[in-house]
Amino acid sequence: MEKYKDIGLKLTPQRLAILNYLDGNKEHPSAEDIYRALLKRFPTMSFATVYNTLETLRQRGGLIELTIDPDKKRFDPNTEPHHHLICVKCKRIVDIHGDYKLPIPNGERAGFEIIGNHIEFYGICPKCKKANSL
Amino acid sequence: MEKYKDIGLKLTPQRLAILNYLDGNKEHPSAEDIYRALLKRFPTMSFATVYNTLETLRQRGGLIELTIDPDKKRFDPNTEPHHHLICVKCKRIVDIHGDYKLPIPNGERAGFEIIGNHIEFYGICPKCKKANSL
DNA sequence: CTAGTTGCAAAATATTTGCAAAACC
DNA sequence: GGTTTTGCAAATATTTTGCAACTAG
Repeated sequence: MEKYKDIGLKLTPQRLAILNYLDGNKEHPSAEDIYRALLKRFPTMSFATVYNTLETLRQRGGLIELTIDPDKKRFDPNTEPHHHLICVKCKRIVDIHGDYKLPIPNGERAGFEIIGNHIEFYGICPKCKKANSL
Repeated sequence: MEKYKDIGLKLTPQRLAILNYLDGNKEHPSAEDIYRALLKRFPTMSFATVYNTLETLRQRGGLIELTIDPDKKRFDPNTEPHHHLICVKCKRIVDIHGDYKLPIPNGERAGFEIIGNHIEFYGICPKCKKANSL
């Protein structure tokens, strides 16, 4: 929670709830996951507020927007550089912290200035593997 | 074109146009890009047909669906294993063919069966870099 | 007090689907 | 001819936006 404090945003109850929900969360939730989780405590919570807060956080480096899931954006409060492994069946995402050296061959850089990278690993999680073999 | 032939699908004029548009295409077009490009020659072409054909192709390994662009799916007819570099400004995507070894630390595999990986490089393309400095 | 935020509803964007008509093989 | 595909429109899903009311600081 501390890491979110005072990056310059008004700490409304809704935002605190979102921040609290995200803090330490390793599930890589979607906007709807967050919305639904908070609806219990904030029956008037709106999607606008969720998206609004997520976008504000993203802009200030408070979270990372993941584009791994073809269906929807997912959000990761872990802003340390890391990678992801996604189950192609159930879309569960887990963090991968391995350190990889990824130099781009000079001929392929196409004049781009490189600012980062992200590895997506694809796989099948234990639960889906088991479900498959039943 | 040859590579698309006879993977078991009916070759309607619309499909041939889509296959022809995709063949050798390095732009990583979205469904709408494809739709719009073909509308000239096929004024009755519908999105349903585009999505339909793309999905059929994907199922048969005729193309790869890219989830790099947060706004929409993009499609890559190059089914050889490769990676991508995306301009965070204009979303242009270029291919990266470097060969990378990406072993997952045992402790992080979470029991997943690994079936593949994909590296996203982020950067700023020459055009956007120039536009930025004006 | 006031700039920034919320909530609602509507809009925008992306993708999927039902189904009758059409067309490939 | 039979199965698959097309095209249209409607439905679904996700995300964004306008704006009046509200509220944290």
